[in-house]
Amino acid sequence: MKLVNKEKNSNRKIKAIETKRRIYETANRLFREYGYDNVSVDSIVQAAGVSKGAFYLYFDSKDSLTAALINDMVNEVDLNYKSYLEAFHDSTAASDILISLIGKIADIIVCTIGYDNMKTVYKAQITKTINTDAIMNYNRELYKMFNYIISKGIQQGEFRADKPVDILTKHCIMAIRGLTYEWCIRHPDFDLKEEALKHFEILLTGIKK
Amino acid sequence: MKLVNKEKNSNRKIKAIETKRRIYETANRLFREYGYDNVSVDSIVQAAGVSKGAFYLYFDSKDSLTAALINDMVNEVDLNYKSYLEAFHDSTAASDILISLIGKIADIIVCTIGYDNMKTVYKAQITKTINTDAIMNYNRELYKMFNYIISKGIQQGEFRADKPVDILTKHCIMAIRGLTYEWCIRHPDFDLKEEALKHFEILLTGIKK
DNA sequence: TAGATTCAGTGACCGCAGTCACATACTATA
DNA sequence: TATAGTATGTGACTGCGGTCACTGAATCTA
Repeated sequence: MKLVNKEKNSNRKIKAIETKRRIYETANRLFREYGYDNVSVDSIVQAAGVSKGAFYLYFDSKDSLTAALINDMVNEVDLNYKSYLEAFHDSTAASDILISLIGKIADIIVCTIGYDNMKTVYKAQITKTINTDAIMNYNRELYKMFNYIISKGIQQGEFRADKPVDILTKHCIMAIRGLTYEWCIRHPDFDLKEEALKHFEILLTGIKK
Repeated sequence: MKLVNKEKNSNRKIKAIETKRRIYETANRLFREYGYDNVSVDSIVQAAGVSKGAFYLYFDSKDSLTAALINDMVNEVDLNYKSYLEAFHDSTAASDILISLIGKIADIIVCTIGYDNMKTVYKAQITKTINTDAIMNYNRELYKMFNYIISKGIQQGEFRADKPVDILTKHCIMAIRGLTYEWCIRHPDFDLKEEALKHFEILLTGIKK
């Protein structure tokens, strides 16, 4: 075991972080400007003034870089979710809060994250080319929020109590993912917000009479 | 405009069809043996004894070949769906038929089509690398069947009548796709049949009391 | 301060899906 | 039967994401 003087070692570290940041920023800029598919790793490293090896020193893959990008986007908006929920009165029906949240989520997916990024994540997730921690973390936040609303709904006697909260929550999250996937494959002929609201209206009241 | 003697031309056609068939069969065999990702187009054409150009003469892409494979699988089992439905008595509740069909679909996806193929289709669908006619056709068949069951449910007063049949049908299909996507990304820690049945039980009765 | 060690950074290289200018052989027309 | 035309088939080539043996300089140890 080697004890390293962290102060002395920091010059290297600082330079490394700077390099990673430069790749990240350059990629972000190029993706926004030309779209994910039209930007190659070679063009990123060229624009960033580093070698291809450096890219793969800091990112597992091109998809993984996108995952990092989205993670940062999501971490910003996650706070919004919380404040969004807090804005409701306690007397508001759980189903109304839920529907409202669905609308909010749809807005964030469509406006903040965007089609290109979402598509990349869904593709990467299915081909298992990325570490899905970022997305899983995002899901965890979503999970907590759904869990909270549904628990409230059950407690207040508004929602059915014969199914465990976590089961209902999981299936809601799955429905969101399904809707988002549908949005990705049907784009631009699919209005995510509209369809999501319609879907959850059905999911809340059921198909049966 | 040239009038071509189709009889005389048939030697060429026969040879061409034979070539296409050989590529198709070889790919099918290799995919089954080694898995989609471990079989390159080069290895397929080498094993089939044709050039790469020939491959792309008959298939738009590697994914497109898989789509053709699945299309053929699905066309076989689609008949099963029909006979499956016909086996029910008219007195059977629509929700029972629906749940039963969900189970059947899950079985076909898991056992007949399989994880590898399903993953490829879902990936290809999101990256738009394939002509989705085959899948759309498959969906159309599914659509008809769901439509039939739901219509019956509404007519018999079992299902809600305040939503148009085609809206309910679309959302059911979307739920299936969502569940299948979830199965693909969570594999092997996700039991498609079990989760699909649970999901539709919720979708039928609703989250609200 | 000299030598040893570590680590950010390099770029030629690989395997892959997909393309295209060209070759071949079969068919249609005179 | 000679010739023009066309459908089938070829394989070298491109661009891509990703790898790895190596370099050079900063840092650590004596």
